[in-house]
Amino acid sequence: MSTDAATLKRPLRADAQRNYDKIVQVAAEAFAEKGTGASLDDIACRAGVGPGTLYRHFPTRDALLAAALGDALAELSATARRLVSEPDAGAALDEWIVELARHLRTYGGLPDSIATAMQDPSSPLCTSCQPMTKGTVKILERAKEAGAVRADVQASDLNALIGSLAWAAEQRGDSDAALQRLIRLVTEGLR
Amino acid sequence: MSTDAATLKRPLRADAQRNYDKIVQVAAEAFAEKGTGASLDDIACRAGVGPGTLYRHFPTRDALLAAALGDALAELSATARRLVSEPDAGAALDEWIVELARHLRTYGGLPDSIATAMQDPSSPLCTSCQPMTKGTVKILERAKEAGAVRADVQASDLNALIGSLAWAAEQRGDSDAALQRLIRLVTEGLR
DNA sequence: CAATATATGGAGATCGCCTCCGCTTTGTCA
DNA sequence: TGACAAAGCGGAGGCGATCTCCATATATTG
Repeated sequence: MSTDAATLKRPLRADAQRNYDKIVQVAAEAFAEKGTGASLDDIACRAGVGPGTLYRHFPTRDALLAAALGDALAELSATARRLVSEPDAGAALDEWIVELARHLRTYGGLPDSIATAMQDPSSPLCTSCQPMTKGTVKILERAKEAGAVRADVQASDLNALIGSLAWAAEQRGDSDAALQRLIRLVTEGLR
Repeated sequence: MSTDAATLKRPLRADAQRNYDKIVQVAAEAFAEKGTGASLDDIACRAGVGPGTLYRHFPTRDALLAAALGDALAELSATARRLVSEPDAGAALDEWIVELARHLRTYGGLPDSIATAMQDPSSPLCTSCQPMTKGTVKILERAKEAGAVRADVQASDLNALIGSLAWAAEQRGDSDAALQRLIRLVTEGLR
């Protein structure tokens, strides 16, 4: 995670960078503990800054969320890269679905936050999720070519489906195992 | 809708009954317009009563939601009753799934509200939804007997699945047609 | 060691939830 | 009909969250 704010534009002032990093770190903890709805004022407080500082660095909750997810998203991108080279395209898709659903449980409320952000291309969270959605497109495409999946399945539908399963699992307080059962139900169909 | 408050316990005083009915009516409008998260104080105001009055009649948002849904739920129960007598058990299940998903879109945020309520048996909304969940159990059972559905599909999973599809459709601002495409994807399976 | 651009923080406006309690209305019974 | 008790009312106000504004403080640069 950390210090990617310096990458674009003029670098932040040293103290500003310190605050930025601290906020992201604290936010990650808070989201993990309280879900994506955690109080932003509280995060600011715990990071030792005023609300104004937090809101200047992260004008919206989604911006902060995207920053806090940095690590997890990078990890997911790596998985996607690995899976597009996996010999068995069908198995790759299965693994991708499970992995994606699991990552959507990083924070409580994450499926909701992401689904909402997806509707708004200007949301930084939407931008951060590009690798994810792109990953689905590629992996699904390969699975279709291999005949492991019906040709009329759309990537956007699949993404929505995975998100909704993660959402359902969270609502029910499901274990990972229960989530996987739900996934299997969908991939294999009801009949 | 209306006047079912008088059915149990000593009847409400005339003015109280009037307020009760007015609140439910206004609430239904507000939920339809703003989703299940509509401001309760605002509903009270629009109904011409103070917040205290609203909260005495409906101690929780879910209680009000359950009352506002009265009509829709009755309608759904009727559908369930019809479908358990439908000759083609498989077709009955398909119709039930579509109907249930459609009803979950009555108000924005309804899948969320109901999924949460389901976790809490003491919630009036949970109680109101009994006919719905029971309906799924019966209709699914028949479909299994007819061999139209795999025997290892659980009613609780199916209900969760339907809710999650309705949720996804709402998030994406889907049309009814798009929702049905998503449903077909699940019932038929990905391969 | 200025001078200047940059960044800070926290007070406070706004909004939604929900409670408490003094006052009003209704139903009842003589 | 009149008056008393029970039932019901409403709205002021506490709480906690979001987000803004700007006087003040701090880093950087020459």
